Amino acid sequence: MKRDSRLSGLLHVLLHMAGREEPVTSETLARIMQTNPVVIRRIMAGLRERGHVRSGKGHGGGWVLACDLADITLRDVHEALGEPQLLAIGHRTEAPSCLVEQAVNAALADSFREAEAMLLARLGTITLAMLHADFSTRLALRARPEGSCP
Amino acid sequence: MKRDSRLSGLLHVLLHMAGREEPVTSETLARIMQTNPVVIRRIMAGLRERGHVRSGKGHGGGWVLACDLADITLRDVHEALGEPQLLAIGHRTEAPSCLVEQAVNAALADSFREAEAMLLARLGTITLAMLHADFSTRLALRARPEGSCP
DNA sequence: CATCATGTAATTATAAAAGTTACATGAAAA
DNA sequence: TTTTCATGTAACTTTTATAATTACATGATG
Repeated sequence: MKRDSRLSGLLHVLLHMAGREEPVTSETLARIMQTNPVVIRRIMAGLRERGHVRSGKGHGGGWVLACDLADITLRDVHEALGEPQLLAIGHRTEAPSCLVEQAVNAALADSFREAEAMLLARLGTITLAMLHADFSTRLALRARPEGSCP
Repeated sequence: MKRDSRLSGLLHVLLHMAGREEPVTSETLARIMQTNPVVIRRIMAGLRERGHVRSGKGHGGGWVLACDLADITLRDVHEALGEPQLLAIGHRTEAPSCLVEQAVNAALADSFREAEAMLLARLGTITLAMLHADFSTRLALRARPEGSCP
């Protein structure tokens, strides 16, 4: 199965937008992400509808963050993408007439629901501000590798 | 993304084999599963290597369970399938040079690892015997719907 | 009003599972 | 021992999802 990497990509874009006052064009973001501007517009659409980002047309247009990084969780971003499937495995048939298959589906559904709920809850606790802090830490570590003096 | 339903399908097949002494052919199992015999052989291969089932060629050949249903967990079956991806979402790049993307990947990886571990642990607690019991319960309920007298 | 940037529909490329075909291997029956 | 049956696999096709691309409409700015 092909894994959906839109969440990862969208987070990447959002962090690159952080701190910038001027709008960033889809063209620029696409270069950072090594993809196509249309892909950027597509994955940003949900965030715009939810008011997390704003977009402007024409000269000086582009994308800007519309709220604080601390106010967006990874779950928000996931929802903005239309809440795509989190689990890669599923049932063969949605409403099987076979009782054996019904039992299998019921058992799997319970576990999968639990795992999804747990993952969603976890995503809800991580804000973009936390990711940004993590990024800053990495930047400091790279600039001043372990063992070196401040 | 297309969801992997091999686990569900394999469990279905195994439960249909339960209790049968004589070998069941891939042909028969494929009819039950409404699929192709080759698909059956493919998903059963891992279980055979691990000794959970045996297969025989020629006349009177086919598949038989090689152990008690209580001794196979859903996790065993998942492993027999080659431990396919459980999560449908992943990273864009495996080893990104961009520090921002590294931070994103690290944050996601933590949560995903946790969710996967939790799901695997859960699968490890469910045996085929439990699924079989669930099936039997459903059978009894269908034969004697709620409200009817024993 | 020309240019720039988004908005979106339509099309093509890509990747993984599922399904199919073809044939080799080996066991049991005739 | 030869025929038949069933597995074991490799190779190929189909299916279905995301991702990438193309094309063009919309609207803002200089």
